Amino acid sequence: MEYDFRKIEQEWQEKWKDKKVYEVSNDSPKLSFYVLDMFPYPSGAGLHVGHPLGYIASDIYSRYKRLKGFNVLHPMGFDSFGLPAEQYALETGQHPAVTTEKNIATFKAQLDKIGFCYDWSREVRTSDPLYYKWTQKIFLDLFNSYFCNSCKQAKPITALVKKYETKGGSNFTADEWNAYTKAEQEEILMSRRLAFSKYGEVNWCEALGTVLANDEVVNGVSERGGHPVEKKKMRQWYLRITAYADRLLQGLETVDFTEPMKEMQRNWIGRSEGCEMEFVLRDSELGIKVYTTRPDTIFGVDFLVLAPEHELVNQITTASEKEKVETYLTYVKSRSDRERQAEVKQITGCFTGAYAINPFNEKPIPIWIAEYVLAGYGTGAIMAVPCGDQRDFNFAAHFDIPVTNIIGDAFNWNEANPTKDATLSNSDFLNGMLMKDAIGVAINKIEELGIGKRKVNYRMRDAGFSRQRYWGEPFPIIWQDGIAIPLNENELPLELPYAKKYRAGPNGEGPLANMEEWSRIFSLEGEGARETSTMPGYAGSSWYFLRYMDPHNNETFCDRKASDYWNQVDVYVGGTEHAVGHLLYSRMWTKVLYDLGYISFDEPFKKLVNQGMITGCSYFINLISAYEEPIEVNIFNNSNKPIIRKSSGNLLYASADFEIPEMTRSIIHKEKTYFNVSFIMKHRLKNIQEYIENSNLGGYRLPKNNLEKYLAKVGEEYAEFKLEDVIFDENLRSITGEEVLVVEMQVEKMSKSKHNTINPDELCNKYGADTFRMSSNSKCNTASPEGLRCCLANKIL
RNA sequence: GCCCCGGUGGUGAAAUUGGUAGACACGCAGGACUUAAAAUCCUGUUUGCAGCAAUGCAAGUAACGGUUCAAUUCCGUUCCGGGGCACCA
Repeated sequence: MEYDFRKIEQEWQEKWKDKKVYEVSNDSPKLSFYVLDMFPYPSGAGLHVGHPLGYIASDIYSRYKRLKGFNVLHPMGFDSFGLPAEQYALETGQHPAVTTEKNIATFKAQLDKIGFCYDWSREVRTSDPLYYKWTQKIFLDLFNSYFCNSCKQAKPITALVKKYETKGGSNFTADEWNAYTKAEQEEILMSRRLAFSKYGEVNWCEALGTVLANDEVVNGVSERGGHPVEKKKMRQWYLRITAYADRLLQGLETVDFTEPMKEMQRNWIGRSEGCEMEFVLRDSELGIKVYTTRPDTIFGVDFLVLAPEHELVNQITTASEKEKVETYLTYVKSRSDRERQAEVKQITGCFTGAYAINPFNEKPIPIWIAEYVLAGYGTGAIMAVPCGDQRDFNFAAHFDIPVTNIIGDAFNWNEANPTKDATLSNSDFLNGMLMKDAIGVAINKIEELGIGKRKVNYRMRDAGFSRQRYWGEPFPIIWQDGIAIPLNENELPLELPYAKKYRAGPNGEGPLANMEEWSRIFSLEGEGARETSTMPGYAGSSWYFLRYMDPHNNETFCDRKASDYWNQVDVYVGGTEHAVGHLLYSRMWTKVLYDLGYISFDEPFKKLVNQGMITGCSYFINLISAYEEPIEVNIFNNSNKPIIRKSSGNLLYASADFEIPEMTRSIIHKEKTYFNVSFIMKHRLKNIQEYIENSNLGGYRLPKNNLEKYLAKVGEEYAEFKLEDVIFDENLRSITGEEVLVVEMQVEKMSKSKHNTINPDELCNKYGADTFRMSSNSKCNTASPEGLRCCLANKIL
């Protein structure tokens, strides 16, 4: 008897739908249980096999808990705002709303085919005005709140205003406050709001006239077109996540995440204790603030280093060094933060000509600028102690800066020794002390002399919250005379206006700036303009787990009764790639909503399960010059996988494992054993969709159409792959003598942008959902469905 | 560069207070059944060497070193792969 999975599965899936078996109620005597998957971004490529990997596990768990008698909330939705839809719109002219709608329909059909037990009546979409109305509302709550430093929680900004009006603030009296202009008051308030605006840097590409995501910048130039990219200062919105740094750390103790996951979050927050102190310049009144965790090394300071962007660089640079500094600043402007920190072997820097005075021994200290010091961390300036810090040591060695030894024999003059256990020498009042004991002594002295103070520092920065894009939530903000005025709640949702074009606005502004009829506002108070940037992808995803609890509520984002009943997400399933982004943001939002009294818990996810990284195979075409050494072809006897390896250790393609497309292989070895491999290849190659794009990896990402064309040309005599007149024979040697073309496979994160997605539909169609679900249990393993299908067929029939 | 994770047969993988490495399954090979095929069942399947054979010996968990009676497991160094590094989601 045939195992007709199509009929069986269709029959049951329809039954489930008709009887609404998966709809759950908020009003149940049963205990609640909340199982959540990270919702997908509905990309044009459709669901790929990576998605169901986690979804299947959580689906099984939901069914299990349901059978155990729990009322189980197991919803699904779509993170439907985002950059890819906008880029697609730029290329094809199709409106993101249209393509998003279409993609979601595809996703839902695919998910249903696999037979998940979602309660679709609770579906959320972040791009739905009825959803983002509440994203905007929560933004307004953030805007209208400040972090109270004494009670360590969010409070309404009105309370702060009241305090300023009656008692004044730290730098001003109540009378002074009341005498300030509206603009001056707003500026002070802006420095306290949880959602606030200030100037920040973006990747600006002059040639494209647009701001680019880090993703779109490769090696300092734009991914498309290879145009130069530089930093540009623009007014941006931020979330004051740093205010919550300590609570985000403490909260980790109360949740069930894996230890590495917690560790990543701790490292990201990067709490350190130390002190901030000021070095006064030798020939001026100016002072430079540095942050250090090692004030015990104060007598070993041989130079100061400022970030090139430091505000004092221009003022302190001496006339004689001006030109060199300018040149260096130009160089740094083209470098990303990552590059600046990554390339340790290449030491760069520039002397400013200025000297600071060590407050303890009056010694003049040269002031340098260097790209390894970042403006965003600490004070953007460091005191360099070559004998205790390797990077400082390398810098001193490279520029011939004399080194002071303060740790005696513990320093060997060949490399720095970062110990805290050495005994200090050459250190005046700290002489003879262990370094770790001296830290506190030094800080006390610094505070006593009034040149600095104890300080806790965080590596984490406030989170950038505006994007110069179209396809995102508009800010419910109107700018009037430089003051940000929030909309009233009853004016929400502020709908995203329908755009016909998606080009960037003037001066790096978002596309909305092109729509004057929308952005210009006339009111009783005068003329104003809407904020034209939009919110980032993580805005909608920071609170979506709450909306599932009460998805149709028009009065509030989630009724308190509903959130009390469902409470925290009991099990949250998703990949580790969200360890520090989405997870930290949603944890912060939850804490704010808790502080403001909307919900009763301050951690969103009780338990987090990582389903493992999703990877796929990317195929590249590589051109290998004939002048390089020949390639060895090893075909293992028992293996389906021929390994092609360049015999040379040449850097460019050294020891890469190449996988040959099926047809080539079947010519090299016409054996039955390759049948199964052919299947794998077929599925993978089918989903490589786009045209050759020149990547900077020395290869070409391989498009489906072209590849099939190449494969079609494979003849009996030799395999001919044509690209730019290169011909490739069966031994993978060039027959024109010029270059050799090889298809290379690399394992990468599975993502649409890498053209390496696998579509689960094909697997479902071929083998049926139950087979697919079983095979996905462990990992995406396209070799095994055939066997599993047989196994199921036997069990069911 | 920094933070986190991983590396075990042809394949997916098991194996935790450190105790027989490769369970279970796929694939493959051989056999049974069949006119034949599919399905099913049985046997074998880490590698090398020796043996007609049962079997025996040796090596083996990325590499090297260490701790230990004993290491896939703990420690150190290195190599390789993956994820993240703040505007991809």
